Amino acid sequence: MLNRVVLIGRLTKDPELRYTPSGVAVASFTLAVDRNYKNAKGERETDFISCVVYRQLAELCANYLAKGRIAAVDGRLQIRTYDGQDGQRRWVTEVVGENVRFLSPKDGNTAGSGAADDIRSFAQEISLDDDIPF
Amino acid sequence: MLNRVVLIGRLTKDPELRYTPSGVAVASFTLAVDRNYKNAKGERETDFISCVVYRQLAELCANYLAKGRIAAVDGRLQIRTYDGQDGQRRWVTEVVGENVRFLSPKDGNTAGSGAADDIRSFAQEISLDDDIPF
Amino acid sequence: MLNRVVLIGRLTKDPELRYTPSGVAVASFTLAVDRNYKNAKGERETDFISCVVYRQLAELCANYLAKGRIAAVDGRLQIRTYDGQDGQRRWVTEVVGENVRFLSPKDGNTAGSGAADDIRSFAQEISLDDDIPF
Amino acid sequence: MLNRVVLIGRLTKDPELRYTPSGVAVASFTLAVDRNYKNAKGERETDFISCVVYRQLAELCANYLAKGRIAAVDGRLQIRTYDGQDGQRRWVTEVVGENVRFLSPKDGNTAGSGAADDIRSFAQEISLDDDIPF
DNA sequence: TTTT
DNA sequence: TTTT
Repeated sequence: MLNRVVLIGRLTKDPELRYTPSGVAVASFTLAVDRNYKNAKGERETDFISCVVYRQLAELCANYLAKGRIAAVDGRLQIRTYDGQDGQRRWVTEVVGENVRFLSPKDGNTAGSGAADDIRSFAQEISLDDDIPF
Repeated sequence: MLNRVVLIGRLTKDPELRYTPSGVAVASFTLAVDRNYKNAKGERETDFISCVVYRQLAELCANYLAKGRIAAVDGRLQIRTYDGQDGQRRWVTEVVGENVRFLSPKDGNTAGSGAADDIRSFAQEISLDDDIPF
Repeated sequence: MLNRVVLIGRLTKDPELRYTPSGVAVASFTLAVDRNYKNAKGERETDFISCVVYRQLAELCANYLAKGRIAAVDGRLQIRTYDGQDGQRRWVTEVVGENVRFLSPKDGNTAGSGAADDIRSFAQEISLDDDIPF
Repeated sequence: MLNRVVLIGRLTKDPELRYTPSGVAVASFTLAVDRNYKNAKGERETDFISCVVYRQLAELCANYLAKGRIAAVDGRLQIRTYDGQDGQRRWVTEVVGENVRFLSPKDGNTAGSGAADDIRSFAQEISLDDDIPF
């Protein structure tokens, strides 16, 4: 009835881009999201959260996101079901991103990147709902 | 780094209350959350999302929530790891509730309930941060 | 860049429905949202938050919401500017609702309502994105 | 009853830090948050949203945030009332931040900043709930 | 200007 | 009263 998720984290790998049989672009990636408290051993744990985006947003993510970059994902939680190789039905929870913000400088994960360039591209925005005056 | 979830849905069963070895109350339940769009067949699907709450909030949920009731859960996404009976490591995603609102009349899931009573208890609030002037 | 708000509260009045010169429906209402902590005097204060919705959602809200009903609003914060009667520019902050859930039984604010009817209409859903398989 | 806001934007000025009579630190700042759609003239408008944080978080924000930096604020909407210089009561809406993430490199708003240093400090986290194993 |  |  209402289902809203907002995450900020770092990509664990480059996004994977594929297409459905009907031609819809689908990008998937995992965000490493540090917890904001420490566990009993004084360590800060991290949740690795699966995200998936569709259509134009998928292609933008495939182009602009990469391993180590920081992204904000605004979307909803969804459960997908599949049958394991052992014939057992299993469930996957993933965040379907409806808006994604790129929060890393272009070469943020690379040593020796050019700072000026970084700054210009910083926090570049993408969105599917451009040009829809509301 | 930032991890926020808000859900409104209906409990699929009564909450299960248990205690950790160190005595912390833990309540778990599943919310049925209808998607707000229809699939290719014109049907509205539902996500069944696992939620868990701790401490005093766990006990309040165990007391006030029940199968069929509507609740709003505000919290964060967390991944828990466990070893399956086949020796395989598996992952469970659940929403750790930090605030829960009870949105059903007391007997909302029962036919023939008393409306007056319903109305009085409607949308009763619970929260762990009571009495903490901010 | 990212702007998300989720509220659950009670309408302080019936929604007001009007139309822009170009014919777009606009409904506005105020939600009374209790804080989840008590102030220094042990009282729970309430925030009165202005909400506005457009188009079909405006008409649905005008039809289904009313003073005293509970609603969940998912949307974004927006600042509107206007010139006061004293010639001073002023700012209004409001929540632009993108999804609204009706969380009150149909006659939830009326004594002697019919419980059965309530239950059927309970938590009725509206949304603009119906029929848009994603 | 439920009140959640998440924003990502850019500080319009350095935060202002002050203390209440009882000694509680209070930092306030405005976030410039671009809308993710264009208006009728094809321009992307910006909302300027007031934020306020308390206690230790206030001091951290005063130290680590500055004009032009990007921050994510997770909190709740609150209405504050005050009497204008003309004797009229007025209302201010602000976001009370409960978690803040610093999303800018240390010298992200300055030309010629050192990229290596930036990268190390990138997306530094602060939070009030550190060391509270949950 | 507020709701239960 | 606004940021890039």
